[in-house]
Amino acid sequence: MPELPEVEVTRLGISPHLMGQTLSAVNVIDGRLRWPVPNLLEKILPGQKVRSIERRGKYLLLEMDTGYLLLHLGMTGTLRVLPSGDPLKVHDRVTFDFGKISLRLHDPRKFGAVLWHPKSKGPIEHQVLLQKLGVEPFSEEFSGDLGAEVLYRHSRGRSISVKQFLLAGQAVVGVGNIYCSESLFLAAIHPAKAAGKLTKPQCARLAHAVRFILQKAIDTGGSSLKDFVNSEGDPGHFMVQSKAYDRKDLPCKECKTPIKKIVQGQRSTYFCPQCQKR
DNA sequence: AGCTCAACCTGGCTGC
DNA sequence: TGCAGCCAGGTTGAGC
Repeated sequence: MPELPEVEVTRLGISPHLMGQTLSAVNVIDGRLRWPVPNLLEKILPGQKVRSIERRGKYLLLEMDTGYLLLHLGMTGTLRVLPSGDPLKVHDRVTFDFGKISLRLHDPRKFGAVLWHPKSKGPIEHQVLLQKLGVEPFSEEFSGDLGAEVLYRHSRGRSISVKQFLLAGQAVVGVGNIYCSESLFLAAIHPAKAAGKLTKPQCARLAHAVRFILQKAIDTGGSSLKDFVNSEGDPGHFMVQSKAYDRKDLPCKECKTPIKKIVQGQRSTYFCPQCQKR
């Protein structure tokens, strides 16, 4: 999926089209996503305006008049703004019509989600799925030395690998499998090192690397992700050249040592055994 | 509480 | 060419 940068690029892409617009119709084509898409959306949403479009971790939050739409893209989801008459494609799951334009969730693997949080249930921060999330990588709380402190504090006593620790998003959100390998490479930390044994300097390098890698991916408007298309339907520009991810047996760009691939928590990790020490 | 792992689902690629 | 097997961006929930 889309990791945080792809979700943010999607947010930036759809916002100018949708802000302040009134929903005219919702069509749940196939609501069997991660969780069933609530049927009531088709009834209660028409007539409601888009008040704001925010992001929390990899969730997009569309504030409507009476509640929030939570959208998650899962592994293969994309959101696009199209003319409302545009023919549906295979794997289009939900459409949100705003008069002449339509927001479409396309998601082949159906790991995405469309949920509803009514304002009567309190602020969106109370939504269970958002409560477990770590801090935002670009927030004040994670800026400068604070980022290092967040990583250090959360990792104390943890025996899992730093790769899995970072991916879990309990400390800082948004780092998916690809950018996790990239961040650890940049920070020169071995992915199998126990999180609890990270030193303060390592936490500082990692916090910086996470911010740097995610920001660079956002700036280049997309990503290195294979199937990613932004809200206009354009693929990412592949401007972010990966230094580790998917480079098994290829020479490290720093030291020429062959990149290694290992499996951690059922996910592939790529790293340079020479540059990344425990 | 923390850790591991199966599960959700579809398509694309590899290798026989 | 056909087909079986494996792999893929995420995240929850069960079981220990």
